[in-house]
Parts: sequence; structure tokens; C-alpha cells
Amino acid sequence: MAWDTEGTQQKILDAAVAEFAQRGPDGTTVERIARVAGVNKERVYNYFGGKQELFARVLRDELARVARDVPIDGLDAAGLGDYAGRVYDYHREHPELSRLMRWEGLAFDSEVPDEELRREHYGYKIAAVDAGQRSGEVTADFEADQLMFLVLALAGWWSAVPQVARMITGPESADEHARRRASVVRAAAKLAAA
Amino acid sequence: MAWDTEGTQQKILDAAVAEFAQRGPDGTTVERIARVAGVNKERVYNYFGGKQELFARVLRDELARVARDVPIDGLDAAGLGDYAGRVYDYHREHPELSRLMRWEGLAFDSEVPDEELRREHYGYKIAAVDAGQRSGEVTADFEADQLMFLVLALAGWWSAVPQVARMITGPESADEHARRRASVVRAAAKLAAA
DNA sequence: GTAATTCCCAACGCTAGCGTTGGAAAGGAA
DNA sequence: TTCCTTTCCAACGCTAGCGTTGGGAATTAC
Repeated sequence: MAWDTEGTQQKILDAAVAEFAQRGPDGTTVERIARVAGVNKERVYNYFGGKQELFARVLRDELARVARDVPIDGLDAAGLGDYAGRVYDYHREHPELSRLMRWEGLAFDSEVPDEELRREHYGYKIAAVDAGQRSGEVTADFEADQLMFLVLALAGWWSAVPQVARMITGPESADEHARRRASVVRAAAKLAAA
Repeated sequence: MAWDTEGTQQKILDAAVAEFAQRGPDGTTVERIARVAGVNKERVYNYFGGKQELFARVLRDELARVARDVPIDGLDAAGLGDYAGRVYDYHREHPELSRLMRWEGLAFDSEVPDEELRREHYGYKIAAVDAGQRSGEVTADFEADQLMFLVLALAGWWSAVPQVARMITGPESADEHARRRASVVRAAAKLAAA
């Protein structure tokens, strides 16, 4: 049979995303990633260098995805509400990224990989909010960076403490998710209203 | 020397809070807890039954603390803003609880201990918001449970993804924390405004 | 005083996971 | 063909952590 280096690496990455998101850096074992990917453990070390490096790689890939898939484009309050809704949707549809970031926040905090790159990425979002504020469409009650972060909080907290969300707003269901999403959109818009 | 059962148990609990909050259920080892507490590992098993049970116990204790220390009392928008500020402060001053809850959300999610008790606890908070809504002091834009949760989101997201907070709003400092707190208070009040 | 109970620890067996290694199989270069 | 490189894996040594046990020391009950 022919080699399939590319395929092997991809299978490892796929398995790693799932495992890391599910169990976190500590709970994840290289053995299991290899088993799920259907390859030998040694391949992981050879291609990616080890657990830490693989985690960093996985997170970088997922961040690139979200940067591509959830652009910020609205410059007024309604646009920010819409953006919050899309962030909420993304968290729902791709829980991996949110989980990875929260594992990262808990396990590492200081000294995260690619910090400079990621800061720049957020810089664009803040600039968009700032532009909205200059045009008078968005409130000047908050500094742009703070408002940006608070909007992300509204969209993200649900998945950060799902057990609390369940206890406060009731069990998850299609209906409940619709309620939550509507609340997030409305809340972000209200926060951003001039 | 005389026995000090109570003291031994307390030392274990103290060490367990610190270790679990820092490293999470997976990263924490019973060995280490025992070492930090200065007692033998066997004591942990004898008194608390094991890692899982100890984690549940630690979380229950911390939840009892916050329920005692951060009452909700305001019935109007400003009161909710004030409450959000106090929640933010609590997260700052006692990062353990927030971290424990987030570890729990990541590691277990479904089937958390004491769910009924905790749901009841949140029920009081929701009732307070609801009362504010009935009196017309708090907006009816959101259902009470949703508004309650969103307010907690504003206060809690900072510590959930500290690395993101840092990248968006700049490095932590006394000044920056004051800015953040002010944003949280203002945002919660604005959300709740009629 | 002594028997029973409780508290405590050192040490054990066991498993799981880490990262590595020696070598086999597949492909390419000459 | 022959030699070299790359991909892959089975198996290894090692460590850390889990939960337990057997026994010793302090305390209490009788």
C-alpha cells in the first residue's frame, strides 16, 4: 500500500481536536489520539512533537477557522447584535473552539501560543467597534475594547458554564436555544445602542 | 500528641480547593493534595472517599460560601448593576469558585452534584429579578432567567478566558481591573434599564 | 489495666501514560 | 538490481498516580 502522509497527519489532527476539546490537555492521552486516528503513537511524536505542541497546533487551526467564518461587519448597534448572534451560533455549532479556549484559559493562562497574532486579530474587531462609535451609531458609554469583550461574554458564557445555564434557564432544547440566541442578540444590541 | 481529626480534614479540604482550582480534576493528584496538606494519602480516601467525591465536596463548600457572601438585593436596574459588580469582585477575590465551576462545566457538564439544591439557589435570584420587573424598575425586554444569566455572563467571562481578556483589553493591572469593573456595572445596569 | 476503637502512615500491587528505539516495509535514485 | 530515504509500528523502559493493606500509636470504654 502507498504512503499517505498527508492523510495520516490529518487523521491525527482530527482526532486531536476531538480529544483535546472533550478532555482537555491533561485528560487527553497521546495513546488515545493515536488509537482514534488509527495510527501508531510514534507518528504523533514524529509529526507534531508531543502533546503540548499538538495542542498548540490544534488551537491555532481552530482559531484560523473562526476568524474566517465569523467576520464582524456591522458598524451599528444592530450589527453588533447580529454579530453576537453569529458568535453564539458558532459556539453552538463548533463547541470545540470554545472548549479549547477555556481549557487553555484554565490550564495555561499566561503565555499562550501565537499571542501576538491573536491580539492583532482582536484588534480588527475593536477597530470595527471604534468606527461605529465615531460614526455615532454605537454608544460611547464604553470604550471600544470593553464593549467588544462584553459582547463576546454575552455570547460565550452559555457554553462556558452549561451546567449553570441549564439550572437557570432550563434544559437545553431547540426552543431554549432559540430563546437564548434571541436574548443574546437583543442584549448586545441594547448594550451597543447609542 | 493528641489527635486532630477536624484539623486534618480541614487541611485536606484547603489543599484540595487550591489544587482542584489550579489544576482541575484531571490534573490534580491525590498524592499532591496529601503532600500539600502534610498528611498521608490514605487519610483522603478514609475521610472523603476519593478524588471524585472530594471534588464534589469542595465545590459544594465553595458554592455555600458565595451564596452567603454575595446576596442579591437590588430590585432595580442600578441594583442589578451593583450586583454584577459584586459578582465581578468575588470572581477576582476568590478565583477558586469560578475556576472550579468552569472545570466542572468542561469535565462533567451533565449530571453535576447537588443540582437540585443549586437550581433552587438560582431560583431566588431569578425571583428577585422578576420582582423588579413586576415593579417596573427592571426592563421587560428579557425574561427574568435570561437577564439573570446575561448579567452573570458580563461579570464572569473575564476570568473564564483571561488570556482573551488580556489580548483584547490589555494586561491586567489595578487600573485595568477598575475599568473592567466599571464596564460590568454600567453594562448590567444598561441591560436591565427599563 | 486492658480491650476496643480510632487515627495515622509506610509500603505495596497495579495500571496507564510518556517518550523512545530498533527494525520492517514501501518507495525512490543510481 | 542495489542502495538510500521515508513511513510506519510493536515493544520497551520508566514514571506517576490510583486505591489498598497491614500494622503501629494514641485515645476511649469498660
